[in-house]
Amino acid sequence: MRKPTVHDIVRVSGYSLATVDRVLNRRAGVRPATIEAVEETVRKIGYVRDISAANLASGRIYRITFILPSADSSFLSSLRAEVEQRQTILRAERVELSLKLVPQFDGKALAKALSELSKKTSNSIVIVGTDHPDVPAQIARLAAEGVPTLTLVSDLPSSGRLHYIGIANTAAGRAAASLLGRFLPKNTPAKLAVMAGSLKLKDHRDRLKGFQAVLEAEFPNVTIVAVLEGQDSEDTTFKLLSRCLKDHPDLAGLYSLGAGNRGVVSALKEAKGPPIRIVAHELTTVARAALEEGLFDAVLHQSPYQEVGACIRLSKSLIDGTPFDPADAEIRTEIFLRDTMPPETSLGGREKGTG
Amino acid sequence: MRKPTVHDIVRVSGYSLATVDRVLNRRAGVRPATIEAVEETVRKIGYVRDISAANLASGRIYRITFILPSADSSFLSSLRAEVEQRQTILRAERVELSLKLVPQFDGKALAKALSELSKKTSNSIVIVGTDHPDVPAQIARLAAEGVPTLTLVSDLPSSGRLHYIGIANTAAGRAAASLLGRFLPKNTPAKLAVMAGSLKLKDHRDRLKGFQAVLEAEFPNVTIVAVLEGQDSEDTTFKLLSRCLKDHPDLAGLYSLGAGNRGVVSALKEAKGPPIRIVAHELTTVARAALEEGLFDAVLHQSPYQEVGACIRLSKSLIDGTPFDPADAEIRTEIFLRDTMPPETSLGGREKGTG
DNA sequence: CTGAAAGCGCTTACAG
DNA sequence: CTGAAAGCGCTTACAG
Repeated sequence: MRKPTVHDIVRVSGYSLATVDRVLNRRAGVRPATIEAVEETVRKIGYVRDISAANLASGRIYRITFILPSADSSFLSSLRAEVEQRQTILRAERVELSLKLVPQFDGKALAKALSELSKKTSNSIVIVGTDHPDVPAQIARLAAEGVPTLTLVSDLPSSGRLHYIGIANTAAGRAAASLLGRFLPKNTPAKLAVMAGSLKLKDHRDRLKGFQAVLEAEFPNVTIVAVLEGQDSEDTTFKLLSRCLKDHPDLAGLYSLGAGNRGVVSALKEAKGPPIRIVAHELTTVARAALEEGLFDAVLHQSPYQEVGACIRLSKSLIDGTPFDPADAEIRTEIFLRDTMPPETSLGGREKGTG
Repeated sequence: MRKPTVHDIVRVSGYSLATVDRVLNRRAGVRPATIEAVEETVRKIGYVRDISAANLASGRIYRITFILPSADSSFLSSLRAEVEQRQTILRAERVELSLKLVPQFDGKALAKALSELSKKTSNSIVIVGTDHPDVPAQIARLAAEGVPTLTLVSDLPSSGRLHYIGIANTAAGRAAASLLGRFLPKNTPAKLAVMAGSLKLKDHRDRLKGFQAVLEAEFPNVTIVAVLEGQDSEDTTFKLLSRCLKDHPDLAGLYSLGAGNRGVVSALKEAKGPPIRIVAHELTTVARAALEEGLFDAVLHQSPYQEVGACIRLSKSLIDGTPFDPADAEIRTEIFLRDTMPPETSLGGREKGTG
């Protein structure tokens, strides 16, 4: 019961290797009757192509291009480091990762970076979704060339991207509300603030949406008094939150759903107010310290390691035309409490950057 | 800048393909001086072996044997289904998964199943750790043959297994305590019970240990009044918990750390007592319903999909002698609250079984 | 101890 | 529209 090979197709169908190969790879210039005959044989003997042999023969290289924001946040640094780390190991497996950087929140720059790519440079492209009218046009152009684009971390659902790889952000926002709601005293009015990075990002919008939905449905005692956009900048976040803490001295809690942890921590420490309940995102060095000190109550985390791994596996499947389990693209939102932090090394992301 | 191949080694070193291959694969019968010369060349030209070409030439098949408990719990059914699902897809990649079943909690049966394996049948073995004096002996025998054994879900740290794939169970127990502790009224005495499957299992012991540690350190108001072992059986769990609810009518919470959710739910419903706070494990159909009804407060989950995927990737790396990122084996504990359940399909495990 | 040749399962020019 | 031959980067008998 040896696995059937192309030679078996040749033997059974009577056609030559070259013709069989043409049919198998749907290349032009074969009579319909021949195609039918070969395909029938394939079905009959249950042939399935050995992809690594095919790759070896054709000298295929998987060129995967990542376009990531250059911003200096801890999370984005981890993401970039993850890509860089894998470059050398993957070369041995015929996978060539290239990494391009663009300014954060800059859809135009993203579109420009995409415009420089083609099937010559990339067999698959991974971007962090940032809205701009030119982006879908570029994605469509690349798709027409046969190059799929994937969104990572922040989705662009109607852009023509083939897949989104990242956490379920609405569910993450719901989790944040569920935790904050239960951490606050029951049936007592309480004020909450939200610190986002930018509501131009779909992941931030989705988190906010989920957060609001659960609060409204289950915690009518809680009101959101401010939704701030700190631009994922330490400075802006610090200023906005400091202002907010002054305006609402009775603030009971905060959901920090962007990458502004550093600014959040300094604003809180400087304000020296009574402790408030805080749920934040991404277990960066700063967030970890805040959790340990009891400043943060919970941190929702996504693993750059798993995200980049999923991007590569998905890209390879897409390039090979091989089936892919979509569950692999659904990155899990991890919830960390003070008592449940993993050792620094097992974070699944190599920490760098500044906050 | 083409990637160097064996032919380049031949050209530069002056030796033949056969000799180069012998050195590369550390086969016997080569003069030390020759070995040295070839290895020097390898270093000089930066050669790195193309594993898929090697596999093609040698006709290698990755034989991975899973020995899993046959018990009918939802979680174990998912795990088995996960292995079965992948069998056909992986054949095309020269990976042959075989699945053997043994009775749960039966270390002797596990040792016996192991005793039937050898390097002829398996290149890598995955077991759910169950203690028995014969198990380490079998693992050692297989290791001597060059066959690594991995533990999945429940570890056997000093058995000689090469790696553990699963969640950090102590941390999961800590998370459970942290959640339950915060869900209960602050500074008010409260009684808690724990329902385990069997404390013979390391994963259950570890969860209990982490749970106790956090309660002691942070929630001195809480006492554990009972640690029960329901054998992951609906019936036993039902009886033990019903009894416990009668004995402690003021029970405030429960940590169900094994696979006895079905029995837990029926005991609670039958007791008709006041609601208690519950944290359980594994987002099975029963747990999901209990979460939706508000019967359970939180569920800690591990994904069979990710676990089996990690087993296969680790096994392949081990067989190839290729580097492996240990982070891939650290399966994340997911925390689900009522408001954060994913759709049934994206659980990363195909649900079956009875509880 | 070493080497020449054939082959793994596929694809690629090149001829016809 | 179809086929014979060579080759991808390795390994495997078989000879010497």
